[in-house]
Amino acid sequence: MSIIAIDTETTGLNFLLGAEPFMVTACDLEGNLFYWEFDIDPITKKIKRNRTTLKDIRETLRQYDDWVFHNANFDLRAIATLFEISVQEVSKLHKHPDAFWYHIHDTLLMSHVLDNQRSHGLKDLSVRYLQFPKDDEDQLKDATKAARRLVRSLHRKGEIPDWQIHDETEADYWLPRLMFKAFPDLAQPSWENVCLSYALKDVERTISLYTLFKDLLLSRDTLGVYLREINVLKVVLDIQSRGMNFLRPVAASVLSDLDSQIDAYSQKLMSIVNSFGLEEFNFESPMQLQSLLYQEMKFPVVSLTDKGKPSTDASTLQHLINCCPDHPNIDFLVYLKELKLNLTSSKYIRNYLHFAIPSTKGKRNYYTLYPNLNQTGTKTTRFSCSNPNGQNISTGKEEEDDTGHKIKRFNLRELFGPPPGYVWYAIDYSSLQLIIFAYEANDQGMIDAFAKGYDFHNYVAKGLFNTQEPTKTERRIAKNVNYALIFGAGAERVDATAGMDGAYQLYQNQFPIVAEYMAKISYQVRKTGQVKTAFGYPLNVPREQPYKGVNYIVQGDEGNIVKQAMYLTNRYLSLHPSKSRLIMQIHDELVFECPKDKDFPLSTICQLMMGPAREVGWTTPVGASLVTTHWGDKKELELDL
DNA sequence: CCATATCGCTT
DNA sequence: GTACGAGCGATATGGT
Repeated sequence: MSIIAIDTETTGLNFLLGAEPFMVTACDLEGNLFYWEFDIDPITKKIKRNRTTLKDIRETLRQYDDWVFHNANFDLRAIATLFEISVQEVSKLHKHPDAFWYHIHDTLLMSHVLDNQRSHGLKDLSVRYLQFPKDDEDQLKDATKAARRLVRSLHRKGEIPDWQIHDETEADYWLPRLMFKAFPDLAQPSWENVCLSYALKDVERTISLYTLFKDLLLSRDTLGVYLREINVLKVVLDIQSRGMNFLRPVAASVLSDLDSQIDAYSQKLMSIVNSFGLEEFNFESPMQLQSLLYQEMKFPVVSLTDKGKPSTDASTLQHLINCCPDHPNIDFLVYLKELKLNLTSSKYIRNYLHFAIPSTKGKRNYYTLYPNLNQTGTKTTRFSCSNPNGQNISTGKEEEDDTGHKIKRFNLRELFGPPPGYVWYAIDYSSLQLIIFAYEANDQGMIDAFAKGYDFHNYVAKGLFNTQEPTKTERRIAKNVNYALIFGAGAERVDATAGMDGAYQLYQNQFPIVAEYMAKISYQVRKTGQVKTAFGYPLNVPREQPYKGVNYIVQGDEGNIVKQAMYLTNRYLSLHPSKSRLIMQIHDELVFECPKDKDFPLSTICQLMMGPAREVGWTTPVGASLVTTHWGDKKELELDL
């Protein structure tokens, strides 16, 4: 079985915004090294492809049974970009196209299974596991910065046109070599091959780590855990290539409204500031606000930042509005809060516009966002999401309008929705983390409450307050306690969030099985520094923070369950005649896109989503809703499972 | 040019 | 006995 590690160097991090690979390096198990490079036009930053080199890459890589990457999510997309094919079509370049996913390995995913806590960077790992120095990275970064300075100085002298210098140093790794070729007298000699030797070291690192990690996974009995993550990697690439439809015209209109609001509030605020004798003021500066609010205006300090300075955040402003209704500068607080809300939304929208990719279907223009799902982005097996972050799109704040109707402001999910001719099915797990908590603690009362479909917070409220009919306040307290506990809060914090002294102690008395479980996990973390999910995923937890153990287990189980659900549903939809596709994951929610005129296999998908937890004997119910206009407007569906 | 602080959004 | 978890991204600020 022949194995080769492959790495690409690129002109940026986002292939959809123009980044391309300009170098491919490879290293096999025998230590044979390969490299291919492409010239770059410094003006357009486009690579100059040539058939011979592409053919040589293809033929070389096809010799090998197994391909190893460090972050295959990135490099597979780089290869797709290089060959101008879809990421799914990269399998056709492989020796075993139909068994492609049995032959792809990723030391990044391996690293997370071996140690969720520490960095997964290739250089860090090589220092840690192989004692392989990382000075080549510093050399390349220094050379790149120096080359950029040379470019700037030549441009100032008018000797070269305006080459756009990228924001990230990593995106200009090609520059030293180009400058060496173009200006041999001005360039440093090391620039000729500094990138190449760096890139070759990276594939040496990758193949060595692969060999070591495979043995470590085997000896720790976690090879199966890692292979499940490889299954998920395929889903991630599918989701990323599909993207989410972005209602760009709506976004542009909302943004323009926000900008006028920002102008209006800025003017109102500035006139107040001027009355304090200040000509200049930046409302986005916490330091300036601290000084103005607490020294000039003499508002009382009601909360402090981590570093012990007076807070200026929204909750503090609201607190001050509530507690100082007669203060002469109360208007300032009200306007400031509105300004901050508008500013926040406008920044989010500008970011979405930055990443919006136009495409044309028929006559209509579409805009799509293609967020990255980072499979090793968290320490608990959850995904993180970036460029843009599709997992923190605002769901809006509920407020009452003039007529007393409840409305949602700043709901940015309204900027997303199915393209014409399609609908979305958003299916989420109900109270997933709490259900996991109940099963992990093995509290039969809680488990039964869920099984019977009771309101969980009501159930806990009944126990806490020893009543059959908890009031709304009692339910709210129970809910706060429930969530605080899975977040690892201590007595003081639980009492504070519950708004009730002694809530923590009361819970411990009324739910002794849960209390015992939490103590057991704490002990385990102090002793071993590790917990394990119900699906065998090992998670290191800092020994000095043993209270985090329960949360790691709960979030870890959640990650395992939802990832497996993604694998099962994505596979089902690709194997069965269906135009429906999984397009997004938001921790406990999967979003599917389906043509309007096709039936969505709702019941089957829900069953598949409940399957992974069923494997360990847990029942994790789901709820579904339908999106026909935009994501801020969901209609709950009846499920008949 | 880089690190820290603060803030605000999600589950 | 102690202790709210996990993220991304924008902006300001001060030191290198």
